[in-house]
Amino acid sequence: MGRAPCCDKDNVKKGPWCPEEDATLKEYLEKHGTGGNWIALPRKAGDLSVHVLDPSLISFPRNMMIISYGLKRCGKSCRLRWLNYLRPGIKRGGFTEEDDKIICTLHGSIGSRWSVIASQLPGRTDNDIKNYWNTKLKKTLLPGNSSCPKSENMSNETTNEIRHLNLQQFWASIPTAETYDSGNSACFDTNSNALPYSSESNVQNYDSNGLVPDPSLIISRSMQVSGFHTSGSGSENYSKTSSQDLSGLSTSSTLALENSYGLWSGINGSVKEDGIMHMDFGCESHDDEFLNGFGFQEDTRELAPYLGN
DNA sequence: AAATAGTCCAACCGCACCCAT
DNA sequence: TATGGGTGCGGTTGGACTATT
Repeated sequence: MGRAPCCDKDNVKKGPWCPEEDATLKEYLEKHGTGGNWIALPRKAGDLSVHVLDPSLISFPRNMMIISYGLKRCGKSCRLRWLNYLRPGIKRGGFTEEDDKIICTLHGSIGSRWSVIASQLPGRTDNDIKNYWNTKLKKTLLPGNSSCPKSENMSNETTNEIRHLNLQQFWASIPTAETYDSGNSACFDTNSNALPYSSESNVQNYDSNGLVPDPSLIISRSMQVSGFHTSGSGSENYSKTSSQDLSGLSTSSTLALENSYGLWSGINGSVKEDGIMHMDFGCESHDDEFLNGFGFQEDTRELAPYLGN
């Protein structure tokens, strides 16, 4: 038996949104927010059954009174409409060359994780980027077309910009010590920005003479590994990559990688004799050490068999 | 001018994850 | 621990628009 549908599909409207619906949804969300429940939102918005809408929101003559009878829309549809179209600060079209570079680089690193890519381009939605990729950028990557910039061609300015953005997000994304599965390496106080536990003997900068002849290949594979979410309490249901069985990884391993992979591009690293992956995040040295201490010091030991050498 | 092909993009669908119970 | 509802995400679709024949 399948799960119950999220709404009564026979009694919801589908297809393009009209200006009245947009205005109703926008007004409700600006006043009340989602209330943490998109499913119930259309009914609640419908409670404002008769009201005057802001004429500036719609393409009707000014001062015209619009009477709304609520939203006969699925909650998911409302969410999508808000996030992709009505939300303040949305940028539409006009992708710049730098945008292209960022999208191409991130797509090359992490694949079609559009929401992650969108998080690097303020004001852009995942849907917008996905469409842009499918209709424009992808074609530039077809055999014979190499106009999409590769990461090595990205200007230092752009690369630094991405790293700067990511470092800010990294701090913002760190869970509290109470909720994070600490192990030895990630038990710290995010309020004080104190560095996590790190054993100096285990934290080393990336060495180009390491065991791995092509560090970029290894990172590429680790990106694949990190592209999977943990589920629940940590020991069950890990997804597989096309060729790698991840069932042996602990929650903290994939959490650490999950945190890092969406946040960094162009990082290098290698698996040393101790089985630990040491990463060069392109930061000042103490930041590298911090990040290694946070996510990669202990946990990646488990990853070594999957990363190969 | 009409027909056809190609492009774009808003919106839908289904699935996996998260979290409360 | 199991279950079910809500949410977020990526893939896909369908219709509007534009270009070409």
